[in-house]
Amino acid sequence: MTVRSTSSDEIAEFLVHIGRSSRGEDMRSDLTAAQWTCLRFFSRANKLSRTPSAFASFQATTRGTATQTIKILESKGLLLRYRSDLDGRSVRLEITVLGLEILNSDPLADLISVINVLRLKEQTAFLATLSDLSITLAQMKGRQTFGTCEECIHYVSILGAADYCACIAAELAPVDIGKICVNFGAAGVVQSPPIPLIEINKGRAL
Amino acid sequence: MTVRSTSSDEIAEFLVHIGRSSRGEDMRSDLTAAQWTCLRFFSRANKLSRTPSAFASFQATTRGTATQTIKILESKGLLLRYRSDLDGRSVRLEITVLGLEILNSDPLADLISVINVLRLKEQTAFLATLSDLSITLAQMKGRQTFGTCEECIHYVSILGAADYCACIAAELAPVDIGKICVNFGAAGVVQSPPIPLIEINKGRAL
DNA sequence: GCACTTTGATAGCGAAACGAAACCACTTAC
DNA sequence: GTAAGTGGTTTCGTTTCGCTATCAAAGTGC
Repeated sequence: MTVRSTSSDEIAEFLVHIGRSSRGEDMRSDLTAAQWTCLRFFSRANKLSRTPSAFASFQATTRGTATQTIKILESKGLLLRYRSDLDGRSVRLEITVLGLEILNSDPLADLISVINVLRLKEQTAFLATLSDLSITLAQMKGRQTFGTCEECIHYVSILGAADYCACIAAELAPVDIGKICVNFGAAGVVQSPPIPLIEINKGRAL
Repeated sequence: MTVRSTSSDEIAEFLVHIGRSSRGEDMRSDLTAAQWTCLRFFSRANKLSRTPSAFASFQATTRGTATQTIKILESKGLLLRYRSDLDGRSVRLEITVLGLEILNSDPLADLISVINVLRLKEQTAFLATLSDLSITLAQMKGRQTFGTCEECIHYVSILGAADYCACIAAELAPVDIGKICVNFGAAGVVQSPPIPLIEINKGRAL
């Protein structure tokens, strides 16, 4: 049934192999793989996306699980919790100075350093392909796509003025431009309505 | 401490994200992520490498864990066990017809089909970079590298004669040329002595 | 005011994966 | 022949992970 051109096969396997072998759990580091991913997420998500729900969607898991992971990072002093002013239900997580320090011993560092020896041209092409794959894959699985404002269809760059996001209908803080966003929309992809995240907790829907 | 050029950062995260999101456990498939990896391994390893130890080394886990995974696949009729003629201790696992059928519903198929839409040139470049990363990474972590004969330093292609592997000092069956091998040696990498696998079970050494 | 949805928290459960240790059977080195 | 090493298996206990289910609080639509 599935067409298995040898090359795609090999590529796919390399992807999972590399992913698996560097996703964490390197002993001696006091964080688990899921916790590292969580910490990384909150260090790279924009203000709008630093919530438990967004992380759950990013990880393609339930909010319950996400809460667990976040709670542990909070107890270790790596994340701080703030209530939202706009929405009484919502909370916002911010990475602490200690959290940023810990990120320096991210087990992903090995992989990163290996990537760093690649030539710049190779890196660029590699990143482009990865981003492409990621978007198509998420779309195929009906999952929320994540990406940075630069490549987002809601992003409007105005010469001489502040950048603007058509999705939340607000100006963007310069800090947030390079960060990942839950409301990311890839070009050429049919969009779901603006704000809603994927609802994974099916239990309650019954 | 770690130099985090933004691009390498992003690349690394994409790698683990894609790996994680397509490595299996898609419900309804009756195999777990580890079991899929195992099945894939035995479908792509050459005769020399279809052993529990080789798989353990490939997965960077212990032989005990590897045995468990293999046992389940055997009980499902996806793998068959043969004793080695050369070494009474050793066993060889062969994927069954049913196993090959099951591989058609590999959850990795989604990823593979997405890769297939890439242009050939892009695919080639992507594969090259991945292979490069994988080798360097394994080397850095002091792990066994895996690869196919084509790129192995032990491989001697003789015009008009059978291909030859200098490592096991034997001719190679044509079927095995494209398969992955425990004794893979990457060019320009300092080699450990020929046959031995990484010994992970430290317990007994004490 | 009412029903419904959404965000988040919590407790409990089960499966998966691992590490450690003990074990057998066989091979190799001395 | 004995001793040491290797390939493989098994058992036990632990950790991690993610899910279900249920709950409370807050927002939304009528």
